[in-house]
Amino acid sequence: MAGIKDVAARAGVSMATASRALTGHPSVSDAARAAVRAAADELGYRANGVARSLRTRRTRILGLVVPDVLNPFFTELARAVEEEARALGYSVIIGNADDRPEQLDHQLRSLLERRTDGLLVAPADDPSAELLRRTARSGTPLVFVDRWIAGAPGVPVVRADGRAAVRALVRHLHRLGRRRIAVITGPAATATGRERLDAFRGALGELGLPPRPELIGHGDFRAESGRRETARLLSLPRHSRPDAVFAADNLMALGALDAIRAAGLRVPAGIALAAFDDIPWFAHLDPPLTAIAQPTAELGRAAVRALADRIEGRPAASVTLDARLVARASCGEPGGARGGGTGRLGNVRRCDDGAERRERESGS
Amino acid sequence: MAGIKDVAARAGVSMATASRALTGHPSVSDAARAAVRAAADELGYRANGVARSLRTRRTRILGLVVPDVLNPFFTELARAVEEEARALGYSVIIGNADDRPEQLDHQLRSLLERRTDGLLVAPADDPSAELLRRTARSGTPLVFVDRWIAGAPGVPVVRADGRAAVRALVRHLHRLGRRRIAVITGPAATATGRERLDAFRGALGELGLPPRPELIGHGDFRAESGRRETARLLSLPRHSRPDAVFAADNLMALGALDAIRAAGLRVPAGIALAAFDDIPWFAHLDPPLTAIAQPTAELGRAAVRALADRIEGRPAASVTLDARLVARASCGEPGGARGGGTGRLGNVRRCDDGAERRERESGS
DNA sequence: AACGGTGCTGGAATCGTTTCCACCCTCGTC
DNA sequence: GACGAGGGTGGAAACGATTCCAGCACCGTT
Repeated sequence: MAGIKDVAARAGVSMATASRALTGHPSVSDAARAAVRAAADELGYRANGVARSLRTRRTRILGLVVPDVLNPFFTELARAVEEEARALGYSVIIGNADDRPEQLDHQLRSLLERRTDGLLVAPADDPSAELLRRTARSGTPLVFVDRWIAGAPGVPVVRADGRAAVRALVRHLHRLGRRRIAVITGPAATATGRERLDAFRGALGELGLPPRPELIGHGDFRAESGRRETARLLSLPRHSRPDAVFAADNLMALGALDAIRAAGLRVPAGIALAAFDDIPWFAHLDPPLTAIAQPTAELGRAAVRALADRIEGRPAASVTLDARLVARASCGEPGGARGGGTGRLGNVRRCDDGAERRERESGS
Repeated sequence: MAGIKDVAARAGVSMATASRALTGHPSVSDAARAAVRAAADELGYRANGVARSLRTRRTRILGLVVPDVLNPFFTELARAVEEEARALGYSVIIGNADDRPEQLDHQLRSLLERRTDGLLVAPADDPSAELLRRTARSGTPLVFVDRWIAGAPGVPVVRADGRAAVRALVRHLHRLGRRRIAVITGPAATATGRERLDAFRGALGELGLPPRPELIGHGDFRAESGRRETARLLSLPRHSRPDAVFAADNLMALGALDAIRAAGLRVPAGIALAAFDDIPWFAHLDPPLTAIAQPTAELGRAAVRALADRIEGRPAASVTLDARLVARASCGEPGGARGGGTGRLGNVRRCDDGAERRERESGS
């Protein structure tokens, strides 16, 4: 394959001039520039990015490590990240940590070895995330997205704050007459899991509803755990059975829906169901599912921008966006008996309660 | 950051020996190997993959170019590709062509410049895909997945043959009493789009149903086109209105569902709906959607294996898998009035008609 | 005429590995 | 005791770009 040496020879100039001509360096005569361009065209020259990266110490590749690519939330996040990165001239390598700490380390090592210019990570808060902390300290440009870990000061965090929306959801359920509200949480090891449970408990308290430990199911952000915990909830003695279930993410909500159907119950008549994380399909489910929507794509874009800031030497800031409640039919009332799925692909979003969108930035 | 020179110095050996010790070359004494390992550990040495790639001329990165990452089919394909690639020691950079030829070229150029070891491409059959053809001829390891283009001989194609399944679907509709079956096709520029339409027409013929040009809608594999074409079909005069719609991909099916609901019709009572491409959510829709399932993940894995074969100098073969019909409630009957969504996450697959799965290989 | 800028150019160093090649041992064999 | 084989080693040449630095030509100014 033709190298810059060949181009230079053909154009009758030195490698130095050829390189300058091709990279747009100002001090090249118009004649030389034209000759080099022509020679490059004729030879079908394509710069070797590997050699360039070695010399410039920049790969223009970003690494993105997500805990579970199967989860639509992270799929959408990844898509937005890829899009914004491309707009900024970067490619993205996606690593799947598969919810296993050692797999996270593996991905991290692989990306570091490839000398990606920066890393976007959604880590589980595992105490053993030593490699991640070391990486943060070592000065590698790093930004946390959605989740973060303790002990990594100075690393910007881009995330959605779901607390207001969870409170809005609980009030929504309460207003519709639900009193025995169960929750299926995510792993306590994730910042998002803890936040959602805390907000849920707080909201119950505000409404004067007593906390009921038996109505808390411990899930792991996967469909099967949602199914299992919901089945358990439904098998409780009649008087302590829940009249609403709040699943702390979309996959667990789907599992819950399966369990509810398997038990022969109807939603929302027999039991209400709501989820954290909205996805387009929710509007088309039977019934359309009430959910808390994160500004997923915006999170991805903001995270990439923050990372690019870091990489290019600008100060990077943490970003917190707000999630908001999207009330559909699965808790009763909104959208009526049928419907809630009119219009285009899940864009029907009737917003309930306050929790208007705002964006705050805090210096990192 | 510590380089291999530092490691060598600390271990008291030459760079050559240090390199051999770390890459597992056989002719290194045990003593030297141990010393190098220890030194590398102490310094926290991490090999510079860029320099290694420059020297070895291998990046261990694969490029994957898909026409639309928003499409769940390609999302799932990408996931499978990433998984299999990682198992084989490769990373993957995903490029989104966004259904635009110039964007495909852009992605191609970017990946070629990065010197990925090989390329997995799902191209639209654009006559202007000159760059792609040149790439194929230039000897860059290349494998087509799902779609392919003419004029690129010797490039293995990994895909699913949907013809038998389409025939099974049409028979299925026919048996349930549907006679005016409409289709919303993909772009004629895609091999898959043409194949599905051809199979559909053929199946109508076999059953003695007359071809009706007005019942063919021309879509582009996106939700909006499905909505638009369905709306048009539903606005036909009463006597020529379809009693079934077959959407040639999942997004168009969703658009069709929206249009049907907007028209106040019910599925399957008012009209039947079926889709090419099954996705987990279809089982949870209202009603559960009948669809043709491609072995998506297996396609991704097979494509990666074929590409790895090419890269590593082994002969690579084309692979054709079969799609199969998954009958649910949206055309009537199967699953009854309610349900079709029991069990775990879309695993309910009642298979209809023949079209059993088989795998054939044809030398490339 | 000497001088200092400015614009353009080319030689060669550099990035951090891997690997070719030459060399030195040591050992067993004839 | 000469010899070949073979394991282990280190020096230095790649890989293909970018970029430092020095030099050259040409200009206008003193």
